[in-house]
Amino acid sequence: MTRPHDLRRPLTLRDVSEASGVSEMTVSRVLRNRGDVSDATRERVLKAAKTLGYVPNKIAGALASQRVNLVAVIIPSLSNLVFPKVLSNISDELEDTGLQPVVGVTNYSPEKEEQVLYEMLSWRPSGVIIAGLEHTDAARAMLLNTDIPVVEIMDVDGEGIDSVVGISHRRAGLHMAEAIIAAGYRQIGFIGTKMPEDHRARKRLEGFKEGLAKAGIALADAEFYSGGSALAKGREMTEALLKRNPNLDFIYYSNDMVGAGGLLYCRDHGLDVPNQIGLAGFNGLDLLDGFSQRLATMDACRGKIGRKAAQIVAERSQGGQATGEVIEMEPVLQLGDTIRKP
Amino acid sequence: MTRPHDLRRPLTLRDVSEASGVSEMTVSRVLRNRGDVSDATRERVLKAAKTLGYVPNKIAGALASQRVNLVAVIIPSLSNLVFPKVLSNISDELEDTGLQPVVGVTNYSPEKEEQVLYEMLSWRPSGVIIAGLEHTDAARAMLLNTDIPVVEIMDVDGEGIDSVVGISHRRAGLHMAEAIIAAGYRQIGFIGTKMPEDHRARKRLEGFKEGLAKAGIALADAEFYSGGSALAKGREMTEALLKRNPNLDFIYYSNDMVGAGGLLYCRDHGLDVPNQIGLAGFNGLDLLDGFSQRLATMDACRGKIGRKAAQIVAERSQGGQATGEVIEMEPVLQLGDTIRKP
DNA sequence: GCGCGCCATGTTAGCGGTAACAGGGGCGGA
DNA sequence: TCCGCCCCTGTTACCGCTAACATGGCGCGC
Repeated sequence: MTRPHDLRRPLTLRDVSEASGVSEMTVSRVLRNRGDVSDATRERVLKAAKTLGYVPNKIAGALASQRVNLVAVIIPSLSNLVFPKVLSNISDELEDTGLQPVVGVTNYSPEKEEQVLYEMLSWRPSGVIIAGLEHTDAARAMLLNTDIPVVEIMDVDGEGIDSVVGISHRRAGLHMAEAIIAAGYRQIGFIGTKMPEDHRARKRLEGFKEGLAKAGIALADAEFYSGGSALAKGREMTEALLKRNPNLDFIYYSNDMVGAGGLLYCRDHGLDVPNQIGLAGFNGLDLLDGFSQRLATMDACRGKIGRKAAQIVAERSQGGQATGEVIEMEPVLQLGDTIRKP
Repeated sequence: MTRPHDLRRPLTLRDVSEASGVSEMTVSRVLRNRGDVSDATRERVLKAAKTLGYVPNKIAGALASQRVNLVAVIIPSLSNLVFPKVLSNISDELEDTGLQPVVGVTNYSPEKEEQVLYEMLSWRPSGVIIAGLEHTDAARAMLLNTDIPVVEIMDVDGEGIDSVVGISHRRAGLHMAEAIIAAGYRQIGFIGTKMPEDHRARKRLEGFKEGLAKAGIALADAEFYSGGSALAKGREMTEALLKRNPNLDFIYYSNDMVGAGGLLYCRDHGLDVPNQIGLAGFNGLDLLDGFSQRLATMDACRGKIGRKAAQIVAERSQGGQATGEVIEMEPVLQLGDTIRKP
């Protein structure tokens, strides 16, 4: 293909309109499939646009029409595996709505979140999907101050700004504790990340402790790590915990990846899982499906959460008026092979 | 915080200018830190903006200034682990340049890629970073037709449009073949994905076969899978391959994740890795660091590629004129514990 | 005391589209 | 034959911000 337009000036509607002999308005109508245009004109315009290699300028279009087909999606991390899953579901759900997700990553930093949010709002998106309920005051203010739909996802333990779609991590931890106790384990340890800003992991641990307390049990020991490969950390921390506390009969991990590391450690050291020691993680990562033993876990409903959040934004941006819904999903406990059956 | 502005009309520069008693231009200058403004005025404006909860409209700003601080990053997938890594490096590198990455995902579909590219170009970004060298004709045309920097990443085996940063997957496969043969393996199988659009995996396999051929060896057997959890697929396919062809002494996997599945299978079935059978993958995923045996692999330089691509875009958008560079990284073979040492 | 220059601020004219309304021509019904 | 309506196309006035230039006031040197 040649490059027909080589003047310094970038292509505009006017170029297409001159090339096809109609007004800019008509070209605009053709390119957006809006309003009545005769077939002959339409074809002529399309041909001219294609020949020139014209790409519409959405910046100008958005300014004029006060409409932006973008949805801001703000998440803590992409290397976590849980967020890409949410994201792809959002993306799929938005596919036919004319809306498009734009991702911002905060690295679990509230300040970064505020900054990313500011940046995104300045593009006037049609909606915001943001992970978690904890934000800086300024971020909350921005979200309250805007009149586009806001959906906070993943977590329902707390007060939302507008709509909320997620699970109760507190209760997820609590239920896991109950299941573990029901299976007869009593010396229970915990391994998780040190990140103070991972509120969902924190809530799970709190709920977990609460569940133990209800049965009159306290957490026997805990290890917190930060950085590094989760799998390797799971292995290391498990070793450290078991060396320090050889009579542990269960370890609860803050996510499946560390849990898998722990599982590998136990197998390598001939520990009988789940009889000698039980293990459980969190998330239901299908990534781990190939392991010899399936780790006990709890599905975080990541896919469903993404879809629902996208639906809410899509409906609202089409004029739907429902506002401030809170939708709680029910995570399902999967015992797998690492909790002994009663 | 209250919500002081509750008229139906959204906030504009004018609101801030009226609230602070200066012209819109001065407000604009303050908010962008550009031009001389007295400290007193600056403070007054900032206070007014903050009180109102004003968020600038980048759409209007971009239109007026013909400047957009966005870099389009177009990749095939987020669930692959390799792209999030590239992405976070791009993000880090762009951090202090005022540029911001915007991600588009193509799901390995050329048509989707074309569509995503069109959408992104219509926002007039300052640069494009796009995975791979294979695009539809229309996509190539769009990229040729634009005068913003374009960097194609991951792969250097082919002709680039503008700049190219990557590795030669063909040579990566070839070198792996050489290393495997040098270690004395002779009955060599392959397991990979069925995706015809994953050109890089294809090129690795081609190079691999070429390497084998140089030593007078042909691929003994191969399996191709699609969909599902890579780990589980690795396990299944390995079983299938070994059942069909029990005298295989090596399996080369198209990526680390399937390779890890294969490794798990071998360990579970008491196969002596690397003596009885050797294994190798591709990518250097640190995700797998916690395995008992480290899988032989080849680092794809994902981090470095991301950084370099971002650098090129950043420099070019600052006026740098270098154009059409091709930067080839050298992937490093890591023997790990699954290829026997000579 | 006057003019020069400079700092701080204001004015004007778009950026490239689109909403809303304005025509013009052909065709059917009266 | 003439009117009215509908289909198609054009005109006008912004959308919210910024580049570029204009301006006003004040300090300073001679």
